[in-house]
Amino acid sequence: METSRSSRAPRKPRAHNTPPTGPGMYAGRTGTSSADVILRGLRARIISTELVPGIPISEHDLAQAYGVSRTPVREAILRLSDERLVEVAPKSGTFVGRIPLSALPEALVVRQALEETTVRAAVRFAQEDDFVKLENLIETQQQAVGNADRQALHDADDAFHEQIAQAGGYPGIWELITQVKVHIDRYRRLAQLDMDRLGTVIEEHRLLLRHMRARDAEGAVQAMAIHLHKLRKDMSHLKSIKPEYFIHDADLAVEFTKAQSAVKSELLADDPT
Amino acid sequence: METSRSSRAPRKPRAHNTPPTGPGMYAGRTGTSSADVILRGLRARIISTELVPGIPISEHDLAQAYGVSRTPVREAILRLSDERLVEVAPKSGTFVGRIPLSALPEALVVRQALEETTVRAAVRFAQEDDFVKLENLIETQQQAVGNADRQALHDADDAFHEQIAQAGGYPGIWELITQVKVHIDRYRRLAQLDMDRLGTVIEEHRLLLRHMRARDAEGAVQAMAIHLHKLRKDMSHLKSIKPEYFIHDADLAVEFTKAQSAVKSELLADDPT
DNA sequence: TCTATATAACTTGTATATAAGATAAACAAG
DNA sequence: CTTGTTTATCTTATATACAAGTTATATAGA
Repeated sequence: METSRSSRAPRKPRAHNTPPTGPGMYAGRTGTSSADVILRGLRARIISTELVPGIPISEHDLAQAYGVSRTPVREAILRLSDERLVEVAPKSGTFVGRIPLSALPEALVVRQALEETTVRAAVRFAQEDDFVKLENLIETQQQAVGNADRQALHDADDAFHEQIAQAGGYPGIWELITQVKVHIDRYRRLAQLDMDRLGTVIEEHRLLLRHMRARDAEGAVQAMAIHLHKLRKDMSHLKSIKPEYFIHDADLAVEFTKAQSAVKSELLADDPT
Repeated sequence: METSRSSRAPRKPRAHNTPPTGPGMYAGRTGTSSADVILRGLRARIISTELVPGIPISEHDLAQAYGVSRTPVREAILRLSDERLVEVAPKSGTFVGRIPLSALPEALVVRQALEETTVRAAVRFAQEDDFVKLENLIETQQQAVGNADRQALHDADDAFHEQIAQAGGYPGIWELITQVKVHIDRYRRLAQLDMDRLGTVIEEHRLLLRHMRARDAEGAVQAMAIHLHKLRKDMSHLKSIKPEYFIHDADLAVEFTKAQSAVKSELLADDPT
């Protein structure tokens, strides 16, 4: 009589042809690995400008800080470099990504094009509860201004635009917009706009919501255009905070000037002020 | 007298406060590392559907195939998972990303919004040499249809749209579009549209170019809308190639139906056929 | 004092080893 | 035949070790 172990017949190697996940279930990033946690943490610290553009960061130090090895830290950093939130100099060092100046005008144009789309859809499909949520967000913004709480205002502003995309049935478009506007947000934070300027966005939101409620697509689109145009003006008249925070990649220089003029003529044209 | 080595005083640790790169020079991915090469290679093979959605890939096998260790392979795979081109099941396996059905309608809407923007800019800013390039690309497309060369036609089609973005001064927007339309392209390749249907795009391009030359913004925008609307129709009437190629994430299901109806009413409205 | 140069110490890139979890084949019981 | 359980072997996740390149600094010489 042999042991159960030795009596076992030799096993065929397993195939693992299994489909990735069960039906209807999304497989992507589960978000529980060290690398994912570090990725989110670093991204947040960079976007909030707690980590200022251009400062060196080292995989080793981060690993020690997070209490892990270099491997997951490195994985997070590589993924951040795809978003241009960090710059990796091959055998030299890694740095918090500088703001790519040439990408800013295009980001604004993209945002405007996409938000025009979401607003138009929202005018068609928004339900009463969508309007209520938007009203509540405006209320939240009002309080944030009262408390001079920049962070809260910024968050509520984002939530307002996101809710419009949701109401229109295009939540994925908002995701894309957040991706595109990352560097714009960093710029604005560094610029530290004064509070009462920031407060005026609330009136713009109110106007926008009024048009949406009235199912006035063109009016809503124009209100959105004005709203985003102000953002543009903020950015243009706030010159050079610190030059070392920015990078001006050469191959996009042509685009920069062309887009700049495009922006100018296009938006000053329908500027109602 | 001591040796030059031992006579050296103890050295202060270096600071490395250097700014990332020289002025005006972009630091990002140099593209020479193994990980970068593998990233590009894998992405190309997935987009070309040489690697079909859902099949398992293993870091070990890929490492062996590329003649490197698992580390750079893994780095490439993680970055691809951000684009949803691969799906990683945490301790189980890695698979070529299935096409996220729920993202397709939104991708089409985004593309339309962005290309409307680039076309409008191109009508304003395009120079004669831009028009010449566009004409040449149409010629290339004509030849590709003659040779029944799907790949060549697809490439020339992309180049045509990219050139419009270039002419408008927004090359970055085309980059964003390529990012967004990845899964659309995969779907179309799998669908294997018939060649004479593909040939009709050329007439649409000709019409578009004619409007651009005439500096007729609204006409050009409408021509682009028609052009992209046909793409949409291709996608909608080609039902279910193989169900295992697709994934339908649950949390986006609401958006899917809403967007679907939005698309339908919006585009059939100004459909000129 | 200034400039050129060598070099140690710092960086990231890659390879390998180990840990930990998931899965399908084999087996047992009904 | 069906169902539940075990377990070898597969997978990815992380840690560690090493290789290759870069840069600030100390030193030597003008």
